[in-house]
Amino acid sequence: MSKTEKKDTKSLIMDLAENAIIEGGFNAFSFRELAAQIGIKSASVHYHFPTKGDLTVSVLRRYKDNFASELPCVETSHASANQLLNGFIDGFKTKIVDNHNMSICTMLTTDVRQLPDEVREELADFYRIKLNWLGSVFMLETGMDEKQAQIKACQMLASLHGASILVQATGDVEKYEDAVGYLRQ
Amino acid sequence: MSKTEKKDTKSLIMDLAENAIIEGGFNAFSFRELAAQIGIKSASVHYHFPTKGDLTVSVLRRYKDNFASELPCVETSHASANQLLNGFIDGFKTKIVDNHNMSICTMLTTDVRQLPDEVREELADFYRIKLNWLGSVFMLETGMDEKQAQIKACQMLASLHGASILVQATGDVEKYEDAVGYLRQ
DNA sequence: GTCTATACGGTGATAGAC
DNA sequence: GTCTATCACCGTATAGAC
Repeated sequence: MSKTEKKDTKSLIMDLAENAIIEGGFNAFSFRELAAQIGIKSASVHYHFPTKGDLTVSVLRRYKDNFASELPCVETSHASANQLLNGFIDGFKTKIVDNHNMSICTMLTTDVRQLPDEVREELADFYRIKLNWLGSVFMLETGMDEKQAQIKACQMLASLHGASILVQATGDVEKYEDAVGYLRQ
Repeated sequence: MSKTEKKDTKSLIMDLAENAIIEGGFNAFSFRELAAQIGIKSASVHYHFPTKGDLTVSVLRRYKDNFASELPCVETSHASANQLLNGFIDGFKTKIVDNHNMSICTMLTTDVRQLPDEVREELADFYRIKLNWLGSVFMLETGMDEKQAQIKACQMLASLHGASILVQATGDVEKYEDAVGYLRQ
């Protein structure tokens, strides 16, 4: 939340769209629904975002930039590699799994065939950022080379996303820790 | 494929629906589309499956039963635990990832909030079957107890599903092996 | 910026004829 | 089993007034 409670319509639309995407993916929101939640008409939403693709790109980019800016800087932070990794695992649980949600990336990935190209590129870039950050953490203290670090990053990111799938499908939150516990140190 | 090439309409509908769900999830197919692919009208599809939920349940149940029947019996098969596990990892790659698809379970899991109750239960049961099978394999040769085996099963299943997400989002098939290679022995 | 009005097509589902 | 016809929506998107 920003200091001032008041939000302009554009941000409000993005907030609601973000929520809807997280809960149901690309097909789970409509301009009409978003408009109704704010108390305006769908035509007004189109004024701010001409197409659904435009809106989705904006939402995803904002989310990604915000995500990236909240990641501790690997070089300057005084945290150990293990602290950084555990923090990443915990963050995924607190922000996503505990809210009975899946990551916005997972949600959009299963809709990949229906996404406009720009959204697909934005999405791929988001994964790249996560993998690069994790990779740089893995290289931090160990003598790991870049290739090895990227493999570890893939392994970890896959585990987290897959764990959230198990939780969502079974309704059993404990499966998250079952699935990713081996990553903690 | 069955011996005889001819299929009744009902099976044909299920085949096409299965394909559509795998490619786009619960919202990616309509009775009209399915009907058009067969050369009948949507009302005729409703004759075989009254609602979309009915059709999806049928498809998922058939898929699950077929999947279960193709799993090697842990007790009677002469394969080692490692052979069984590697076979599971390879099967996921060949049948799903190499076809640029995601598992039908992953696709439906991200649609969970929009699914009729019966579909959701069928889906949860599918995961249970996979986890139980993997668990029983883990108990096969090691001295692992049931709780430990279930944890390993969760870990492995999460890795496979998560790996397929990475592949789908980045378009890079090699990420599958990067993410799950650690499971092989 | 937001509105009204509207175009145009897709959607799940049903009634009743053949 | 399959059809025609139809219902009551919901979807994205646009033109033009205020």
